[in-house]
Amino acid sequence: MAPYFELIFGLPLPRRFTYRADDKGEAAVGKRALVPFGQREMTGFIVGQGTEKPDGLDEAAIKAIRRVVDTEPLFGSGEIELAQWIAGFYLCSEGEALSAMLPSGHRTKELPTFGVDEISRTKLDLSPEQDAAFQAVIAANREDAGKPCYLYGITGSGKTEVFLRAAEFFLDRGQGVIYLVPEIALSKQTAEDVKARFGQAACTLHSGLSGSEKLSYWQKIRAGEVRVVIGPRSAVFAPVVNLGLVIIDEEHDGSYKSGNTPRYHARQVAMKRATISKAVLVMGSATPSVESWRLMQEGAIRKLPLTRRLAGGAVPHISAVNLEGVDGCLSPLLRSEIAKTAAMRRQTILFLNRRGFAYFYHCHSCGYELRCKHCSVSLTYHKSSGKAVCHYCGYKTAIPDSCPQCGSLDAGFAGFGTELVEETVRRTFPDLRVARADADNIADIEHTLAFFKAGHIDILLGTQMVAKGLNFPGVRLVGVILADTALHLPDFRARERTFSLLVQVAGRAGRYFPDGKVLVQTFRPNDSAIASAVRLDVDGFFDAELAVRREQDFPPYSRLIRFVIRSRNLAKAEAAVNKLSSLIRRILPKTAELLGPAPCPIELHADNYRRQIILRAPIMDAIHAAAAKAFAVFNTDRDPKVYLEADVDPVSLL
DNA sequence: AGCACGCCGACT
DNA sequence: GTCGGCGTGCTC
Repeated sequence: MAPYFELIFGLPLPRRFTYRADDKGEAAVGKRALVPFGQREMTGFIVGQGTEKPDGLDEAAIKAIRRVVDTEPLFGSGEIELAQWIAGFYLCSEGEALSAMLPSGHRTKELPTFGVDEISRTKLDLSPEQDAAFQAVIAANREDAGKPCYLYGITGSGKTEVFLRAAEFFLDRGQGVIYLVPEIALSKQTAEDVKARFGQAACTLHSGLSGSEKLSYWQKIRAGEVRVVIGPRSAVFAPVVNLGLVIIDEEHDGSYKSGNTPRYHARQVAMKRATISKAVLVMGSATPSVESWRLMQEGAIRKLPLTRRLAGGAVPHISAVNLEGVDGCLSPLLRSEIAKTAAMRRQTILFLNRRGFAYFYHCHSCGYELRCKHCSVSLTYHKSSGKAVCHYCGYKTAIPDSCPQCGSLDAGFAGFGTELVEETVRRTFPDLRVARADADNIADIEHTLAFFKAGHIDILLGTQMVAKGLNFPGVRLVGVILADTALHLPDFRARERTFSLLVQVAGRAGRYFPDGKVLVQTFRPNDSAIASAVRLDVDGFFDAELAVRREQDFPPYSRLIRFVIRSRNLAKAEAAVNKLSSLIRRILPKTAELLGPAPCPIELHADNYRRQIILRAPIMDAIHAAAAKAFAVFNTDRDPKVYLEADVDPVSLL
């Protein structure tokens, strides 16, 4: 039994700490241990052991492990190596990486379950297209070693069945499978259905499980008792034995990117794990991310198209409604369609986007919109300075008192609020039963949806969360109140997200109500995201979007690292961001550029002032080393009330 | 990240 | 005179 153990903690400390063995001799690499740490007790991870006392450390200064938490190791050398890779790539401490990987103690609130697609519990015959995709996936580790596969196909084209067959194939060979699904209530149900197919060999690591439940699954997975793991992004860390296949369903989904430190992307981690284990990676979506689309074009990802709808559901009639000149949030067309739908005793779903601060400068006469000359994003109204500001580069301009294009005075910052929409709908249709389902009333969302399904509600006002769970046969009309809300966000992925959401809505709509109608209200019917979505023209959208990305030098034509500085003290935040900026400037290679410093689009968050710097280069190597250096230097002597967060490959720049 | 120590302002 | 602000440093 080794006398010394190396521990790390879930803290931003870039060091390991040495402890003496516990008196019971239970300590071992891979277990957690309770140890005295400074003035308090902390649970740390045992990541190493040794017989020699590390030099430069006083024997008297070494404390003993108080108590070992786990009877069996939770992680092994593979997990430690992965944690080191994550720490290095995503710029956090090893301990922060490891604690993100392991099942957490705290439980999250139970998510509502929606009624859902009828996922096949029985094996279906594969269509020739599906069979070709299946064959390609199972051959992927023999032929194109290391090259991921992509099932690109519309909703209803049978991706899930191909995933399940592939999982079954690897399972039969004695290998393990990780099946990633988006972090939405709908996925939980899907996951349960997938579990039904594999029984005891599978488990679902959904967010409703308590810490101890997760822990017990975790040990079963490590022991090889459970070989198929279904779950959201953190399931990519499941210690599956002899990993053969990683599936990423709905690959484009934003929830695969973590919102806290370490801000890892499950797709990136999945690629790393697949490489290490020589496992096959297969993804799928009807609306791939722009990155994946590009990789498919280049041939770095194998595109496996699924073009046919199996059940033959019809594509709904989908059209855009120009809001220019429309008074209020319901266009006459939408209004009359709602009335017509109600007269047919059918139901309507209205989608709202709930971005409170989506205020953009817009001319009601000609449609002009104030944008940054350098970044091609909407400028955001800045209350404090009374200016319009670009949150990428810091460009500022005075707010015009009339439209710069046509001179009209009917121009200014505007946006639709949720309350306005609800009020308008109720006032316009006093006889119809209206209900709202969104994050605010998550508690009774299940009841609301059940009530709606049973036909007791005529108009359901919902957010994106309902968009993905659309399966109400009584619905005839789907109205998107304002499709361009996201387009006004100062974010280069806004078009991508808008397109993807609209296509998903249309795809679902067609699946469940073939005589359905989708009306998309917009100020920008000609924007590529909207126009392509209305035509369901995926290729057209990506062509246009890639052209813009290339022009603006954004991913996939560049890689980004974002630093966010926050402090309750504005002056400190500014001083710190300037210091960081000059530090980086000194070491940044010529091929890279530094954007900012600028205020974050969400400038004030929980009383913290936020400032950002974005590093950009054609390849990650050109910015990563400088970022890592700057991050380390900054953390060695920083003002304690100033916080620095790194985001490698950010998906949102808010 | 916490937590203690340490040195300057308004308060029972 | 003390309570308490937050700047500084440290955690095997």
